[in-house]
Formats: sequence, structure tokens, C-alpha cells
Amino acid sequence: MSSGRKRAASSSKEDGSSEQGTKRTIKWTKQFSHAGPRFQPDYIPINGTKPLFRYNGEPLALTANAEEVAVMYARYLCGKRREKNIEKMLQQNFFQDWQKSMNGKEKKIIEKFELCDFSGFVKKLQEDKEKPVTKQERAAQKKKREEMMTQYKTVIVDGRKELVGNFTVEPPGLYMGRGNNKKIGHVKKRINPEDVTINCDEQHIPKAPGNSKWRAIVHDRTVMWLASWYDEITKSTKYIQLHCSSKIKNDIEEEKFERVSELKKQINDVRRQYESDLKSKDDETRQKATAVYLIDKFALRAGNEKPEGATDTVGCCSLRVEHLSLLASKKIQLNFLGKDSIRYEKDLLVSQAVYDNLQDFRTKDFEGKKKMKNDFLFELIKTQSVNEYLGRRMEGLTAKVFRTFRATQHFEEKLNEYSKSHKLKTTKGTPEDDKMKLIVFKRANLAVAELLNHQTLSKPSGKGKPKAIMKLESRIKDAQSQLKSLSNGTDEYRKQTAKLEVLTQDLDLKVKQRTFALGTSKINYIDPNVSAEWSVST
DNA sequence: AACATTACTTAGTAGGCCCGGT
DNA sequence: ACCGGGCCTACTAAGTAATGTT
Repeated sequence: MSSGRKRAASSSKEDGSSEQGTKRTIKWTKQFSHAGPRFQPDYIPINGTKPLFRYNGEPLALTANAEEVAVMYARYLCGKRREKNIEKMLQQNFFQDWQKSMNGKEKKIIEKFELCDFSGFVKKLQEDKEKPVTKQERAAQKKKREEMMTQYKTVIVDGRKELVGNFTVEPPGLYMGRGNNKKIGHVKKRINPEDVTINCDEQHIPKAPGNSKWRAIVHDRTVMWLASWYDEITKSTKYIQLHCSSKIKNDIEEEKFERVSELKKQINDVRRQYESDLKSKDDETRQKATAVYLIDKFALRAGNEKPEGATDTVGCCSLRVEHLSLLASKKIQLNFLGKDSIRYEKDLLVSQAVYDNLQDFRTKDFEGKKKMKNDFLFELIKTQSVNEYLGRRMEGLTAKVFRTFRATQHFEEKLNEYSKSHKLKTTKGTPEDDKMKLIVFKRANLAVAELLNHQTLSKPSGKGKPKAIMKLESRIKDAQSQLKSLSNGTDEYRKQTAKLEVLTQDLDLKVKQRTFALGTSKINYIDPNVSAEWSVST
């Protein structure tokens, strides 16, 4: 659980000029006006005439406060359950917080979680969900909801009308951390205006609902959040942000890909530098170069240090000895839990210099002590120093720029490769050609998702094939037998071959998509310019 | 510097909607 | 009319990196 010894203090400073970080830019000047966040409606008790909750077999009426929190747990029971040991933690945290919402009498009675029976609530929630709703009712509800939201969903930024991203504060509920998160199940409290800080221009201060008051009002032109509140569980600030369609967000996104283009231009120099630093006499430099090699070659995340007690996940700089295996010559394995507790487990080929360095780093630290398996692999560096190292080569270059750079480059390469191998034509072709074009795009997208290790756990790839896959398999068999009855060289034969190829590729895609999710790479990593160019040129 | 906080991006999942096949 | 899959969006957790503080 603890992640080894503290890192050695970073010592040397190659040049004295501590270049000042770029001043925070102005995001808006005159106008930043909006309605503030929409708040969650008050809790409406679901308890009927007979208590839905039972304690030790006996029906027990709960006060509204206690019921609200009990129903949060019931709601968890309605959805996907977590594995046993994690659920145990969830129950403990929930129960501890639940007691805080009970009155004295309830606290006295409800002493043991094991004696609580939430099945009445679960049943009620499920019944409500299954209640048939007519089309008209649904439409009316939707309309009402949308009307209620209109006042919140726009913000005027210096005269431009923009959309707000998440304009509603997060509802009270159980905190659902991922992986082995120790805070799972704690109760997220209701957010009220008194918790919220508003950021707006001086002339347009939104009115807090009812008689309530905002916690604070600021007019910070260097940030683009509209409202914020503090989340006690994660000890972090939550924000109401602009929608990604807004101009500011788009400009920033464009800058991201401009930085990637700049790296593309300078990549040879950057690589030459770290290749030579791989053999540096200075151990710290050697560790930095090795980490950058891994970040560049395998598109790893930087790996910031995490606070004590946080979920044990790592990135490149925070890798520990236990995450690395040296296999055959130049062959290594990395096996660790990354962001969102997604396992990264890959056999990788590295250069001899990197292999030698890794072998060196994993055995002893530079005070000569033998390293333990839970010691840092790169104990002399952290993301900050790596980014500083990178920033000296190219302005604005940080670890995450490599990830975007590699993703976009990989996408481009795979698009070309697959386009060629399927002989995609520029001219408008058969329906099979069109289908193949979409498949080529998706396969390139998938290759990026694999590189970035964007996995879905929600569609377990092991057990039970879904119907769509079985159907494709049988269609492939049909197509194969049909093909046998045709003679080679005929138009019909060519057509059937094309059809079979589409089916085969489609199946391969579908199978892989059970493990890899394409969305994230499409949205965050692939330069839209690359997709646009390709679709025009093929 | 080192550590803490802040502000923003990147991430997987749930749930709604649409659409083609039945 | 219904069903299941694909696709999209909302949601919010969990990263990165810049900024602020000691």
C-alpha cells in the first residue's frame, strides 16, 4: 500500500534562469453573466403508510433525513454491484455517514448494518422505474425539464452567447470511486447556495434562489469557471464549466494540437537529445531520459505523485520496481494499474540502452541500497522535473503532449496503412467500398485506443458472445460457402470477396470493441484536421 | 525547493434515443 | 410493435500541470 521510500531530493540545477511560468491568461474581460447553477430538488420521501425499511426483521419508519440516505444505498443495490471486498468498504463508509443523518432515537436502534433490510426500498425503486409511461407523458416531462433548464444553460462571454457544460450541481448520493478506492460509499452531501462560489462580472451577479446567499462572489477574469464548491470527500473543488462547444474551449483545444504540430517538427531533435541522455553520467538525467523514452514510445501518462491513502494507481514517473519485468534481451513487461484502475499489461520492446538503464534502476538506488519491490523505479525524478527537462527542449512541451502526439501520429499511420491494404478508392464506389471506408476509420481509431489502453470493463470480453457477434459469424460462414460455388475471376466472385472481407473486418472490430472503447481517443486525442483531410481525400 | 491548492483535461459508465431487423 | 445494438450525451471520477504558499 505505501509506495516505498521518499524520493531523494532533486539536487542539480543545470541553468540558473528559473524561467517564469507563463502568466495566467485572461479568459474574459467585460461580460461573464449567467444564472448560477441549478440546484437539486428537495428530497421527497418514498415511504408509504407502511415502513419500507426493516431493522432486525421489524418494520421501522425513518425520518426524512435518514430515509434519504438509506435510499441512496438502495439505489446502489438496484444497479451494478461492486466486488465483495469493495462492497464491504462501501457498506462501512455508508453506514458511518448514514448514522450522522439519523436522529437520536434512530441512532440508538440502528446499530448494526447487518440487521438492516433495504429490500422494501429496492422494490419500490424498481416498481417506480418499471411503471409504464405513455409517449405523451414522457414528452411532457421532457419539455418541462427542458423549460426549467433554459435559464441555466447559457452564459454570455463578452457578448457571445455560449452554452454551459454541467449547469446542475451534483446530486447528493454515494461517492462511487473506481478500483480499490477507500472512500467509496461515503455520502456526498446536498450542495446548497451557501456552499457555492460564483464567478461573474460585476454587473451581472446571479440571484441566489429563495432567501439564500452565495458562499462568495468573485470576478476572476483569469479563469473560465462559472461556479464552484468544495467536495469534502475528495478534498477537491468541483466546478460549473463552459460547454466544450464554447469558443474559449475550442481555442484551447486548437492550441493543444498546435503544440502537437510543433513537437512533430522538433521530434527528431527531442529524440536525439534524450537518446544521448540515456547514457549520461548523471543518474538523474539518465532517469529522466529513460522515462521520456517510455512516455514517447508507449504513450504513457506522466504519473504524478499521489497523496497518501489515495487509490494505488501509477503512471510513468511513479512506476515501482514491482511493475517492471525484464524478459529476454530488450524485451520488458510493464504491468500496473493506471488511471481509473485500468490495468496496463504489455510486453514491450525497448532499445538496448533503455533496457540496460532499467536493469540498473531496478536493482539499487544511488545511495547504493538494494531496492525493494515497492520502491520507485525512477526515484530521482518526478513529473515536474521531467516536464522541466522537456520544456527546455521545446516551449510548452510536457509529458501529456507526447500522448496526444503519438495518438494522432498513430491514427494517421494506421489510416494510411489500412487504406492501402484495402485499396480504398477516391471515387465513389460500391456500397461495400463505403462500408470498408468506415471500417478503416474505426480500425485506425481502435489502434489508437489500444495504444492508449482505453479499456472498457463494462463489456466483459471473456464470457458469453453477444448475438450480434454470433450473427456475424454465421453470415461469414454463408459468404464463404457461397464464394466456393463461384468461379474465380468473375465479377460476382469479386463482389462476394469484397462482401466477405467487410464481414470479416467488421467481426474483428466488434470483438475488439468489447475490450477497447473508441470514444475517448476520438474526442480527446485525434486531431480533427487529420480525420477531415482523410475523408476528403479518399 | 517542497508542498498544497487550483483549474483544467481526460476517463469510463449509465442511460436515452434512434434505427434496422423481425 | 418490439428488441437489441450502436451511438451519443450527461455525469462525475481521476488524471495533469500550472499556480500559490511556506
